[in-house]
Formats: sequence, C-alpha cells, structure tokens
Amino acid sequence: MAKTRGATRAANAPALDSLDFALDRGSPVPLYYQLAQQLEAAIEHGALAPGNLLGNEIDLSTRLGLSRPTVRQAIQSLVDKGLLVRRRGVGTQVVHSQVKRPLELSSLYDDLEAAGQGPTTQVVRNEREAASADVAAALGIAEGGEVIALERLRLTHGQPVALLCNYLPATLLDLDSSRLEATGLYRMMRTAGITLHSARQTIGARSATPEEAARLDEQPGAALLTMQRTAYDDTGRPVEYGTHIYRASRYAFDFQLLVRP
Amino acid sequence: MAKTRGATRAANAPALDSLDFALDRGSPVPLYYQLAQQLEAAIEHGALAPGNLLGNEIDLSTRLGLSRPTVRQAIQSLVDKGLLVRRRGVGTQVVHSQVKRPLELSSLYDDLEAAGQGPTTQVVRNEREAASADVAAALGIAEGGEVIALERLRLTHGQPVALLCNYLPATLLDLDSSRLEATGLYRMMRTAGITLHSARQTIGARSATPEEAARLDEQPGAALLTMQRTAYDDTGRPVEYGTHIYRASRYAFDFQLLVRP
DNA sequence: GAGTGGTCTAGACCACAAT
DNA sequence: TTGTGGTCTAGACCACTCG
Repeated sequence: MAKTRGATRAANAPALDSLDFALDRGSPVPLYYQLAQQLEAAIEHGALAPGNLLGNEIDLSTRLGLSRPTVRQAIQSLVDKGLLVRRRGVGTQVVHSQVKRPLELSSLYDDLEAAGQGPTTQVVRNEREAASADVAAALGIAEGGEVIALERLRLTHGQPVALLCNYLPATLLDLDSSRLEATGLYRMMRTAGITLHSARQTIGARSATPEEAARLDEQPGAALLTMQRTAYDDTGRPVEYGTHIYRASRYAFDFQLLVRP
Repeated sequence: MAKTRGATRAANAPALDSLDFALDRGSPVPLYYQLAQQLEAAIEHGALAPGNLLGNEIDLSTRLGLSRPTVRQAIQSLVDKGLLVRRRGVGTQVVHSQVKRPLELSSLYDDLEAAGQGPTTQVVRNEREAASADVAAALGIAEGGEVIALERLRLTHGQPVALLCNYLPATLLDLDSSRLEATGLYRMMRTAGITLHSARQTIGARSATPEEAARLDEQPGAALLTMQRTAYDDTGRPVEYGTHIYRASRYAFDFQLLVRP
C-alpha cells in the first residue's frame, strides 16, 4: 500500500521544477521551438520520465518568462509528435512509452532523408524516354511526353536488397548518376528547390519472375515486397513516380502511426 | 496570352469573398473548428479550387468577426491535413491536389474505424491462454501470463482475404465472438473506453506454408503479405499485438503520407 | 515599399476532472 | 470547490516575398 502510494506520487510529481531551460531571445529560432527541443531532449534523456506531469501551463510560463500561448505552442508540438498527452482537468504528462523513438515513417524516410546513406546504390539506368501510359497518368503528363527513367539497385553489405524504378518529369532537374549514387534522389530534389509535400503509396507482394530473381540474387518464385509511390510537391504537382521491389528475405517496412484524436 | 492572364488571375483571386460562413457562437463546437469544417467543405465541394488564394488572415478575421489567432488556428488545422499550403510573403492557397481525399492511413484504418464493415469476419478462435515469449514481450507482461488469443478469417465476396491473429491482455475487456464479428475489434475496444494513441507496424512478405495456403485458398508457396502490429493506448500501455497474413493476390496496403515541414 | 505569414504578449472566460 | 487544459481576444513586431 505504502509502496503503491509512493510509486503514484513519484509518477505524478512535476519533475520539471528542477530543470532549467535556456531560452535565447536573441536567437532567430523561435522561443516555442527552443522550449520544445529542450523538453524533447529532457524526455529522451530521461530527465522527464514516462508518466511525469509537466506542471500547469500558467506556472510554467511565468517561470520561463513566456506567455502562456507560447508555452502551449511548444507543448502542442510535442503532443503532435506523440511524446506528450494532455488531459483536461488533469495535466500534461509524458507518454508512458514502450516506443523509444517515433522512428518517423521509415519506408518514405529511408528513401527520402537518408537515401543512399548506409546502403549503397548502383545506378543501372539513367536516361530520357517517352512516357508509357501508366507513367504518364501518374505524373499527369501526356502519353509519350519525355520523362527521366531511372533504375537503381540498392545493396547492403554487398548484397542486393531492392530494385528501384523511378520516373520524373524531364523538365524537373538534371540527374547526374554519380551524384545520384552519392547523394540520393530525394536529397537532390530538395537541393534543387523541390519541397515534397505528400506521397501516395501502395505496398503489396508477389512472386519473383526469373529475371527479377536473377538480379536480386533470389530463387525464382521467391516472395517479393512491392511498392508503388507517387510523390507531390507543395503545389500538388507530381514530381516522382516509382515502382520498387524488395527482397522479402532482407527487407520489411517498419513504421509507427499516431492516431489523431 | 489573354487566356493565360485570365487563368492566372482566376487562380490567384481570393475566391473567398463571395463565400459566407455561418459561425454559431452559442454552439459548443469551437469557432476555429466550425471555420475549419466550412473551409474544408468549400474545398471538397469545389467552391475553393486548387491554387486559389485564401486572402490574408487579417481581412478574413475582421470579415468573420474573429480574432486573427482563431482564424490562424482554423487554417493551421487544414494545413496539417494537407489541404492548404502557406507561403510567407505570398499567402495561403488550396493545394493543387491530384489527391482527392487524404484517404487517411488505410492499413490501420481498415482495422480501426471501419473494422468489419464491408468485409465479413469469422471468429475462428477466441480463448484465454498463457502468453508465449514473443507475445509477452510485445504486451509487456510476464511470460505465461494470461492473454486473450484471437484468430479471425476475413473475407470479401465470400473469398478469404486475410488471417488475423491477435493477442490482448486478459484484463482489458471481454470479447464476445458474435459482437466481434459484427462490430470489429477496434470499435469494441473504443466503446470499452480504450483510446488508441499509437501503433508500431512491420510489413513484410513471405511464401505461404501448405497450411496457410489451404486456409486462404491459395497455392503453397504463393506470395503473402505479412503485418505485425503492436498498438498502445494514450498511457503508453500495450493493448494489442497482432500477426496478420494477407493474400497478396487480393490485398495491398494503400495510404498517403504527409511530409512534415 | 507594401503585403504576407510567423511569432509573441497579457490578459479573459469556459468545460471538465478530481477532491 | 479547485485546478487543469481549451478557447478566444486585440493588439504588436518581425522576416520574408514580390513588384
């Protein structure tokens, strides 16, 4: 009984009192963002344990010398990330997380932020061609219009993992194969000023054809993971269409979902 | 030339001027939410076409009799949904959407909001048993502790589509098989007061064993899609662990991703 | 230079949960 | 009843984009 009470008290005590946050008003980085980062660091680092209450927003704001809306904005951003939970009449507490790090959305992020990082990539094909019907439909251009056709083989530890076929509007940017292998497709698009906004994905499976099996070092008929994706920039214009196949024996999509309230 | 100018003007003109929004201050639903819903309806309905500017926030707030932060909150919620894009120094415009409806996150949503709706479900097994090592680890309980073991066959048009194995902490709720077939697992959890917060998923593929093939009406060795998922409630407690297999010939995961700025 | 969104303040009242 | 987050107001200054 005493043990239970003790545990409850420890879990509910505002552990924030002793933490000091360094806010730099001269910095160009917004105050709410500075606070959010330091809160996140405190959670990651364990200074704020799961179940800990954050203390009410009014006190927090006066103690930090910020207005309440600013503090709320910081907290809200962490709620959106899934690190905090708010309960009306109760308080804000750190999510009792089994889940260490939100992991982001791997399937997209692998090929999006960290493309070509750990794994290596061989550009098998990089040339302009006339768009087939399905490619034209996906990219919203006329059938037969010029597109960049890209074919890459991705390897980890010297073993093939995936075969990636991508199509881009020909006018979008220039793709140098050597830079592509070093930098990754999405990073090149980003530095070309293209900001990704959304993507539509379909993940399925099928058996490998003999040709696919040969290229991926699998047996014919082996199970493959397939992914098709169309990515859009922030104006809604399609900027990439891709058909990927993965060796199921060496790859799986792994991600975390947040349920919007 | 004249045509081009006309099109440009039409795309950039604040088409919001003629729209009237009905805000009910007596309603318990927040003003920012009322506004967000009506903006979303106007977009869906076509009154606000892709590329249309929304008009600046100050004018909008005075015209609606709201404060600017309230209007901003409404707009921000639609930006988060991917329907609007803001550009500093330019304005807020409707996303030029190839993508009609955000589609939500299907793989989870199929089994989450609309579970057991279109498709039918047969409960093959529903009993309590001792947790195996992997189930215990996923649910964060002791090995050998009691769990509810669930096995369901999902069909569409009379054809099997998926075989779903789920495990839940035994203390969580009671699962009546007939209600399970009619209502769906996630809806039953929701009505039992369990609010889902996050889930971790792994999607892969492999070849069907003879037993699996027989149960799913496939050939042995056929490609199957596999999914493992652990779901957590808003306190971070694991509430469900599942291992699902899908006939790749009849099912694929299909969803849309938003890239956070 | 003019117009836009991005940030920030200092208050206020309300709905809900716990005691 | 008390304390919490949820909502809302009416201003302000800044950074950025564009003509």
